[in-house]
Amino acid sequence: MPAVKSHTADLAARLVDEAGRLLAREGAAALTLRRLATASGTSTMAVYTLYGDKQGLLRAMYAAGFERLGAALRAAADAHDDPLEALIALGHAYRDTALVNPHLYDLMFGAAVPGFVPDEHAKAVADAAYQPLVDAVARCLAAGQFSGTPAERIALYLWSVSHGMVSLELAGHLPAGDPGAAYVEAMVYAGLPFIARAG
Amino acid sequence: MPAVKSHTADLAARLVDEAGRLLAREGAAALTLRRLATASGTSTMAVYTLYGDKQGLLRAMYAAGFERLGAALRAAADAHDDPLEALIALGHAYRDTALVNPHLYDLMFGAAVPGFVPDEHAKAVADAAYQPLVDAVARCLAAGQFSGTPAERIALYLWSVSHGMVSLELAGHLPAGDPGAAYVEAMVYAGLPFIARAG
DNA sequence: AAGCTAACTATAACAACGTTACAGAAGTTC
DNA sequence: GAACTTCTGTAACGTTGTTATAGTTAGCTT
Repeated sequence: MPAVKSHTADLAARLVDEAGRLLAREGAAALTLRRLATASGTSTMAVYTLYGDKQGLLRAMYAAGFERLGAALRAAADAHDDPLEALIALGHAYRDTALVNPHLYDLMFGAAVPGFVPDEHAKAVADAAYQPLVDAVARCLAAGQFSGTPAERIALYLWSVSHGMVSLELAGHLPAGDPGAAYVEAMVYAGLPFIARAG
Repeated sequence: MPAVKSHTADLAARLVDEAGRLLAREGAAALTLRRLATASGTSTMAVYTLYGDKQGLLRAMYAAGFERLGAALRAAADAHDDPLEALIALGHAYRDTALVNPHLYDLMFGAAVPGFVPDEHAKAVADAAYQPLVDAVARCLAAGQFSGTPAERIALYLWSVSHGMVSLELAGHLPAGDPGAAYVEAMVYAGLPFIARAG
């Protein structure tokens, strides 16, 4: 069999892309190296030469997921001039991104794959994705909306509420027939002003 | 080898117990049927006769985890007369329970094991565990602490904040050196009064 | 009370997984 | 043009969940 040089950076990107599609459509149990290899038109060795092992591929998927999340958040925030509206839009964008690929969301936050642990670089990417939220809160503070609490703390609170709400929705713990979007919005609205007052 | 009847209800309980210990100590990757069987002094078939398959065992662990969580919440709430203090105690108890066995928490909320999906019975147990929180909020409402928002909605909000915060802490997204307990408490304090005002 | 039937348990085999060793082909260098 | 290095696909290994098989025990029937 020929051995034409095919394990390039292009294939590396296509592997992560195809793995994400596989994960989205059939879940973590279907994400096997053999299936990924045949779907990508290569052999299982490609994962080993390009990512070391399956964990390396998962780390790349983890980082890609957070980069996509960060981009979505940034786009949502930039679409609104009013800082409070931007904050609400961030909540919606966060939920939408999670719901588009729940299994990827599980990989990013839960332990979707047994032995998986993100390395420091991956975690740094994750925390960078969360930055647009801090910026939006800072804009609110600059506009005099709230005061007395540092932006990082308010942003962390908002992240907790959004993540908690989305997680419960994905796990099926939200009351039936009650759209999660309304919850997220209500909670963001509800918690924000007081946080500022609480200090 | 003798086939003395040993797959009794007692063994069923011991299997879940041992599986929980294995999950807590070494994570989901170490929870294999062979290891569980030898650790429990039986064969892998015990799981199949008693629980159908591995999924059945996981469902039992899921239900047991939520029952334990519900008991811990109830105990925490009952330990305080003041309804607001009971609410704070609930937040701490929730976090403590999650941190004692993070992998079990992942199984309960994330997708710690690839193909796992809880059945309706298991989900009912989960929602029952959440009832002490609703009760505590209702006591606060009865005491005139808040008004204008149904207890279920406030409780759901508190659950979201607590779960979100604990999840972020477990995933390593909380600022270093900042104990999660303080966060949970601050957030519960911060969000509660306003929720009532927001309606 | 003895024998038959049905249920239950352990061993062994099977397909599939992640991973590693092996071997052969393409590209590089003198 | 030949030797060498690098890289890719195939095959094998150990382990997983699961299933088939075979042997043993308990309980009912007569």
